[in-house]
Amino acid sequence: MNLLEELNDKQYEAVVNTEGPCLIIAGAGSGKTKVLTHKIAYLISEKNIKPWDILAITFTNKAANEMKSRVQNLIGDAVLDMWIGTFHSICVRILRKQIERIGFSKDFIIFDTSDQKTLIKNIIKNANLDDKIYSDKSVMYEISKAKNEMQDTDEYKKKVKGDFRREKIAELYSEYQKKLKENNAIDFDDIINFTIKILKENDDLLSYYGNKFKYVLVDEYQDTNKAQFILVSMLASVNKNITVVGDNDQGIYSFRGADISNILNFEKDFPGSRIIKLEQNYRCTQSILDAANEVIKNNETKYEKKLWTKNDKGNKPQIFRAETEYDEANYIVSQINLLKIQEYYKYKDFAILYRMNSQSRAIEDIFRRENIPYKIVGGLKFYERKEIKDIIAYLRLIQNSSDNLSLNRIINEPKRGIGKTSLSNVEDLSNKNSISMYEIIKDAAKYGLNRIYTSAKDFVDMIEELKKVKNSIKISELITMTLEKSGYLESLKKENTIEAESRIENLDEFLTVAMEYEEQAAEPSLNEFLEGITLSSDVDDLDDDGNSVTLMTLHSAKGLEFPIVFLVGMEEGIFPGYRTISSGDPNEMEEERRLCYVGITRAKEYLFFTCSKRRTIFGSTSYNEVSRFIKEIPKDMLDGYDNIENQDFITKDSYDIEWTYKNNYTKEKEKSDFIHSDNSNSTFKFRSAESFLKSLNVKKDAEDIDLSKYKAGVRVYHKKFGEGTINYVEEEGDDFKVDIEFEKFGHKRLMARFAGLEIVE
DNA sequence: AAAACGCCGGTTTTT
DNA sequence: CCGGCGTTTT
Repeated sequence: MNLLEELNDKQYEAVVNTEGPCLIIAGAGSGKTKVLTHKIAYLISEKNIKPWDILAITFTNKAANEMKSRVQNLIGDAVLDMWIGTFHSICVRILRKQIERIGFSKDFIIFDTSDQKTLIKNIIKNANLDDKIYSDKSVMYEISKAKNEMQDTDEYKKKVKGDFRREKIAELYSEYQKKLKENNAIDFDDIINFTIKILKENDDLLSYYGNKFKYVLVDEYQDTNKAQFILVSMLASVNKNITVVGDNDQGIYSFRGADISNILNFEKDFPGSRIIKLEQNYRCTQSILDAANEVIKNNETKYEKKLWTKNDKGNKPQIFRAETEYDEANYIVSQINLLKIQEYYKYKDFAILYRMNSQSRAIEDIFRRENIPYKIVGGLKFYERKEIKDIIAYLRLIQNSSDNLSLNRIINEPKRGIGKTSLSNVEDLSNKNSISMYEIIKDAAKYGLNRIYTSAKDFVDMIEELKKVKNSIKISELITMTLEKSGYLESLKKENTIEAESRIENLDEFLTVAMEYEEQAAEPSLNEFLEGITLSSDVDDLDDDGNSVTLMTLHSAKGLEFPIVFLVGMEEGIFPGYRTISSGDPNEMEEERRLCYVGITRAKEYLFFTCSKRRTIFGSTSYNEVSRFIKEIPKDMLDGYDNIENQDFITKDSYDIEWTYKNNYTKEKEKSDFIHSDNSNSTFKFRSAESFLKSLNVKKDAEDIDLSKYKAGVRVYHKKFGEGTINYVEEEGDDFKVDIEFEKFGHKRLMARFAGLEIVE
């Protein structure tokens, strides 16, 4: 059947060997998703395995969704009965059924990283410890590490005996778990660990799930941590049909607990396993692949592999060394424009990859000035915005009144005259009486809280009113009602600043998210909605529609591909980073090198390396050598190598540019923000919201729109600004600047290609 | 209780 | 340089 015909020999082998443990080492661009999806399809359609007996685990929602839709293309709706999801979503699914076995109630909530941080901070403060020695960051790291290594509070306590500092941290850890439980909450690590705990302590469940999952498949296996490894082993323990796919050369997440030895030890952990290497690359040109191989061969890897391709040789990767980071950005712009004109590439074909988010600044400045549309992945995220967190806190409190964290967040937001002192009283009373802070406030009179009595009563009345209606009205209605009754919206409106306006816009967007959810969900519920938000996040939906250059970190780029890639900041101290160099740890350096390998192999057709002689970062300027990773590629395999050693190389007015942007930054930014407002900024602002529902309306491909229809006097509709009338149209390059008088937002000038204007009949 | 000031720290990121 | 957070000021 054609399911197998499309596969090369190795891929075929990986697909049809369904029985027993199987490790697939899949090089970059070698078709690993294809193998996974075809294997699932093969199991169902050829081996007659029931979809609900198959478990497929990924790391991101994006990967899970992609896998789902690709399997669906192969075998249709049977995929809906499968267990496909992230580690976390699959465990939550199990926990929602079984968590009572470890004494939590089924409507537990999930604390995200920032909730976690807030809670830990409180605990450190209450314990009267020096927060220099016990910083929230280090304590959080220590606790998470313990959880990653599957040590519960008792085991951790035993382990650190004799180490004064960590003994204290053990106390904090216990207190932290206690508080979580009081809030009926679990954190991300608990999601995995509690699932394991339940399986360990309940033979009936271990045997139920173990027997249920006849086939287990795990994607990105090099990114698993110890807990995830144990979970997978348990779920596959009965049938032993486990397929894992990964690439040890792409392990770039050890800093968050990923343990590359999981993939290296697979044969030991799962005796009798079969190992298949996918080495044919379908993505990159030969020249790009050569460069990647040259870099990665400097690592000592256990699974030697050498990627090859039948693709054309292509152009040599280019290297360019600029004077400053602004010059570097100018070079990028010139190359983008050149390729656009000469080879008809579109903006969306380009990606700029950097080591640190802060590197995007200079590039953004120049892109704005040069009118290059762009979108940024990462950085500020939608759900991390204050106003979004606030409305979520309201909803959480309505859903679960024992959520003290949320109460703390919004009780005085907007200002209700319930300040620090009163709140800490409430907190003490809550601890003393072992009831939630909300209950205390509800009975303010009984506890002698006369000072805040009136405002507390108003607050409680409002929440109670919302609780009453929450199941009978739509979530979007609940949100609107909450924003009104709480006075939140009103206080924002009163502020009357641009910032407040943008907050209101974001809240509107949040409302849209809720409405989309209602339409999409089988049985919409507030709890499911909130859970979806916590478990969803960013990078998930880098849609290839729209038309802008993508800017992101190398980490975010994993799993993606672009026709043209710029790897910027190829400098000692930037990439590899200063910390890695000064640590002297060869393992860390190898991870940086893997990151470089990941970056190079994102490029399909053109690859540019850029670096700068001089760079201002965190306010001070440093002079950097060219990255060692560049030097690992033989000179004759790169174009422009001469430039990087020519110290006299001077580009046009680099000082001028630097000066201009340092001094006029704000002005420039404001000016260009509105020209790009519909393009760069809004995409970036709302990306996460889109990712959560991933069903948002597809934008028109801006490059194919008919610009001639915009004329003076024509009525148009803009997504954000509403309806307006065109005053005049001005030609600018290959685009038109349209001057519009909007009814609600006044006078704006927008670039026609990017504005997404619709003609109003 | 809320605004203003001043210091520190600062890869990478999913869920 | 820039944001977060704790402290001081009004």
